[in-house]
Amino acid sequence: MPHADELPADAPTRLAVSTVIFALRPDHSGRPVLWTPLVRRTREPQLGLWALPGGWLPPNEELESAAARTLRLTTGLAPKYLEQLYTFGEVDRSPGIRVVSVVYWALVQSDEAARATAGPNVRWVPADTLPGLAFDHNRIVEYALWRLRTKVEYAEIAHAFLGETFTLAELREVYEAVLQRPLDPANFRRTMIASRRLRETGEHLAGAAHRPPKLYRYDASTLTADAADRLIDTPPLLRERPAS
Amino acid sequence: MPHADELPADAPTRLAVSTVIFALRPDHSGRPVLWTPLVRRTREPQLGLWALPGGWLPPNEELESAAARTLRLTTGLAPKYLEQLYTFGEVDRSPGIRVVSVVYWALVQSDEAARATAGPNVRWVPADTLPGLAFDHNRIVEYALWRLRTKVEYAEIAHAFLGETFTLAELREVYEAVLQRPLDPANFRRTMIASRRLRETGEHLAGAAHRPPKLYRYDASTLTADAADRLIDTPPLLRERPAS
DNA sequence: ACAAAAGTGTTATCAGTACACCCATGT
DNA sequence: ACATGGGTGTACTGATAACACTTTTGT
Repeated sequence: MPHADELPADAPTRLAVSTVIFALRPDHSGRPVLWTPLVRRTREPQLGLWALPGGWLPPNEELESAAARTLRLTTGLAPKYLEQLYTFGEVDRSPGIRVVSVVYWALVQSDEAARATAGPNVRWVPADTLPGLAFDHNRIVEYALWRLRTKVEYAEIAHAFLGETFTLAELREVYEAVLQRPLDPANFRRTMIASRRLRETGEHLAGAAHRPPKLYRYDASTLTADAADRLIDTPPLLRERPAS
Repeated sequence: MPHADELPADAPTRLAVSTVIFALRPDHSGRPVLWTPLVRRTREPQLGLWALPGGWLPPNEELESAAARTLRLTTGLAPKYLEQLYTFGEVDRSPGIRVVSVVYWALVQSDEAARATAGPNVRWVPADTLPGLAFDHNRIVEYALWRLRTKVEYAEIAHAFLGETFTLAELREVYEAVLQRPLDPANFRRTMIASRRLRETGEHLAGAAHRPPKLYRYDASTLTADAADRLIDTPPLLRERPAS
């Protein structure tokens, strides 16, 4: 890492933080699909276009904290899952000035998404059929979608869309919505149970018709160290570790 | 993405690019293990400590290009594989000033690593037993190692350590060095052939004792769409597909 | 009673693994 | 000829996919 005394006097490159947010909401047919909130740009350039929530990085704020703060301010949402996605820095991605954006991706619970403010400057759109966004944001969302779909299978991602407790059918619907294909309920059940990531609550979901399903809770503590290494893709970065 | 007219007048956060470089070199017993080149800091802070090659991001240079350039200038190496790793931005990771580092990781061929300059300010060390590095660079290398080891199995990473043509034994040695465990030669051969990523050159490696092995070349064009899917990432669990 | 979803059992298939064995060449 | 690494055959194992089947509830 270099240091300040090696710098030219001015540094016209700007550092921003943005976030791609995903939530599950029912589409017109009632089945859950991925939606993402966008905010309308209120300044030049690209005034009026829809864009990802974000902002400049304050000098004294952590990257992840800046991501969480800006998405809360603009959309009112509090993410249940937040992870760095990629850093986009092409010289010409913003007209007139060099902007490097550290982009995060976030998952929010469905019910929170339903409550969320959707004023004139916030708009939810299906993640698979986006309108034309500002800057290179279409490309960014597409990359985030790809990451979500390749990662949902081995991390504790799916349950970030759900509440504290959930049924196996609800969990399966999350997987089906993310992966965009049906899954065998019988096999899905066994795979999930075998993963040891779920704990029974003892409760059953009441109120609906038919046989009441068991309610489960997510529980990472039952993982063996070996299984955790392979199942959870949490980079060692984000785990507590002795100083090296 | 915000824009310049929303900025405070000065922006004391600095943007740097660094690279973790891996190459295979024989250890004292002759078996290949991972090595990484370090450069000595010639300025404060942390003057004299070993650090990752890197530098400030020039306003008109692409991120990846800056990574390739700085590692070439400091170590003389030209990477065969270069990919963004992560962006490190903790407020206190550099004393005195906020530095956000976009870190890349690179693989170079073994023979190039052997040729490489190793002057008084460049030093190669085994990647698994690093000395104390400047800033948070130990943590960065550990993360890069983790990424390499989890990714080598499904991407065209291994052949980046080798020349244009190579034997299956050489390719297997790369995997063994990266994964740090022996692999069954028979099964390794079949797995690689089945992947359709290798093409026979028709040549054989001469000169060595014993039966001359076939020489192969890496060939991504022979991948089926299905195999490409799996190369990218896909762990099992939900590979169910409607029978096609 | 019955429809529908929850939940269980069973089998075929396939990828990964272990390891016995044959092949081709330089010495 | 023979030692050695190159290369092939084959059987075992465990995870997954497909789907028939039983259970439990609300209506």
